[in-house]
Amino acid sequence: MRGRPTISDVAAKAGVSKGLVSFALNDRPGVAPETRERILSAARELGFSPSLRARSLSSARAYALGLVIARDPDILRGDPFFPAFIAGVESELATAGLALVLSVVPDEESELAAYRRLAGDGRVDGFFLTDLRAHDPRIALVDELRLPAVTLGHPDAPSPFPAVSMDDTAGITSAVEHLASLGHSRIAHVAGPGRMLHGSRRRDAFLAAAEACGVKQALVVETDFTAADGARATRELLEGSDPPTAVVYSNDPMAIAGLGVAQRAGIEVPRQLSITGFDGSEIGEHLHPSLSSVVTDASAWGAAAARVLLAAIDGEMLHDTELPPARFLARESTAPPETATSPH
Amino acid sequence: MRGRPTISDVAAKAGVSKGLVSFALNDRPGVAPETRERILSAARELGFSPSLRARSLSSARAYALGLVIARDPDILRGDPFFPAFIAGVESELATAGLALVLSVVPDEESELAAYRRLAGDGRVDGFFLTDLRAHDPRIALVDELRLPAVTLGHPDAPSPFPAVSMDDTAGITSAVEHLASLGHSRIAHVAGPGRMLHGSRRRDAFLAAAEACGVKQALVVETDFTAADGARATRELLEGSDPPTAVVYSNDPMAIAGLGVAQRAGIEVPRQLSITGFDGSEIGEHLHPSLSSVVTDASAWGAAAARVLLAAIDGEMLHDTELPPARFLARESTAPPETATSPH
DNA sequence: CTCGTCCATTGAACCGGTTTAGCTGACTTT
DNA sequence: AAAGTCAGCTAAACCGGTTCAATGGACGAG
Repeated sequence: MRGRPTISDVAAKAGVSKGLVSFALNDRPGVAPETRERILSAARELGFSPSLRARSLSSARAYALGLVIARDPDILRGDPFFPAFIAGVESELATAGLALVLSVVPDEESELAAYRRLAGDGRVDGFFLTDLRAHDPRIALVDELRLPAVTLGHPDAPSPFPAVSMDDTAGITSAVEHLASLGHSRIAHVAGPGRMLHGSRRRDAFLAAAEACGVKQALVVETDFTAADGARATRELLEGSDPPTAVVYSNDPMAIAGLGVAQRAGIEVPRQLSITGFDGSEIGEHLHPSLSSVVTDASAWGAAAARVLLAAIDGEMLHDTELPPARFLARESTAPPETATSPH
Repeated sequence: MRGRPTISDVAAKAGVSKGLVSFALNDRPGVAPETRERILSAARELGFSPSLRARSLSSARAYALGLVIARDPDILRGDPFFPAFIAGVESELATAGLALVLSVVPDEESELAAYRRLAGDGRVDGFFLTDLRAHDPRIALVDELRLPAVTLGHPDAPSPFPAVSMDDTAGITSAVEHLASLGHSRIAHVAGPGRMLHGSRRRDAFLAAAEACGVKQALVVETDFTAADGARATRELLEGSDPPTAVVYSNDPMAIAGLGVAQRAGIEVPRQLSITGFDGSEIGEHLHPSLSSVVTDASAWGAAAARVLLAAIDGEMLHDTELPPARFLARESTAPPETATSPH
């Protein structure tokens, strides 16, 4: 018995057939309690742990879940979402004995190929679908690949997969309400790409909240989510005639870049310009002024998504899950507009 | 022939045995050119791709590499290193047909267990060892697990694994030289944890460079690499008697937090305090003042590490690899100290 | 012409599990 | 007492590849 013990070693030691060992180890009915005990202790004594590879082959499961991230490296670098999300996913996977297979691809072209490859190789039993886009082709693809999945947020079309959502519009809405209540009437939104659902959803939430609050001027500038583009958008806004007195950014890196642009232009934040971010990255807390932001719990999101996907793999189709909404956290980068408070 | 085609289908179509198909597909000698061609075209016509699971079982390989990240989620969030590193790794793995299995664990306790689990389950053929620590137990562990690995940087003890290093000390050294040449004589270093080799290596480089440049006062404060702790270290330094006129941070999030602390205390950067970061995250470019930093190419590092590890798996023991050193990039957060230039 | 060599190829064992058909014997049922 | 039921278990097929000993045939050497 060189190498690690196999199921046959356990069977021999317990004096039964290997089929029965398989039954006993997988808690299947039809094994006498006494025999089961004998098998389990034989396995324990030998330090037996089943070969995942053999199990994968015969049970046609990969015991792994897939996450494909298609983002420009530049966006990924500053983004606090994925590390936290993955940490949350892992917290559930480890106990379930599954692993996470990660694929990072540079663009959306390679993305579909990555899904095909992971599925075609039988490497994963299901996918996490993050960063949903309008008419997202991945939903049909993964469905065609006959694998379960969970979407982060609701797609814009009927989907065969359960969704785990966190209402980020609530955070945007309360950011706008906060700014409006401070007296701002010219508020801009630096949005993410319109094709990305969370980008357009936040934009819509912004516009709706602005209207509801009676905000006179509500501009939207679209960006690609990078800090550089956030800076560009901020410059455009500030250089326009009748510039906004507050800007709601759809992520923290852009808000931080926007803060830099304002300061560079000699505009004081928050006295002359209020700024809010999105994601509540740790770094925002330490800026001067510290960044008011919408905090999301990406780790909890990951854990919830993992639970739903695990259930889906076991054939239980769970209902869509709604997580506690993202909350707006006022820190120092928001204040009443200049004219309203300090007429000087 | 329901389901996807198997090697037997190909064999039947080509009129040969499945053993020979296996030979032909794996470019093994002993197959007549004409037969090989017939087999290959049969495979092509059927759209055959070998089952990774079956291959894993019979060839005792996982066709995947493992990366275990043991970091507090708070540190991970702001860190630009891993996303870029992983993107670099992926660029090499995809063509080699391997996948990346990622495990994120919250602390060093779970870390060794994660390595054991990935290896015990036969999920990976090798490991990337990042964030080396003093007397790192993972080296002995992975060696005991009989898996190849590649270390990022040289361990502090003899190691059976090839190392892929990027000289980050060069960047620290030239940051200090830059500051010294501007006239700074009281320079502090906000270091990472001393147990982490890159933390202590950067600290040593700082001290050596400070001495070489004749810097009068060279303080070092140790941190846990989080922005919060970087802020704390900065406060301590600035509140001390005879505070430094320049601070060299060992990562960007801490430098950004330090910048915030200084600005909050009414200290102008760079006029009254110069600041340098480490990692060249995109966001630093957009701050006001933009952050002078040491830029590292984490993506190239990932690609190089992947190549070395792939070679090691194939049994070729490559020499240690040295990447181009990290370079210091002066932006706006460094300037001559106040007393030296603007006596006011 | 015969023997030995070598190349191309086959068949079967093997990797280590899961699954299913079928066997056994004890226990009910009429 | 014969038939039926069922829990407990075994043997073997199976998943889809890799690998290796054995084989058959072509060919050159003697």
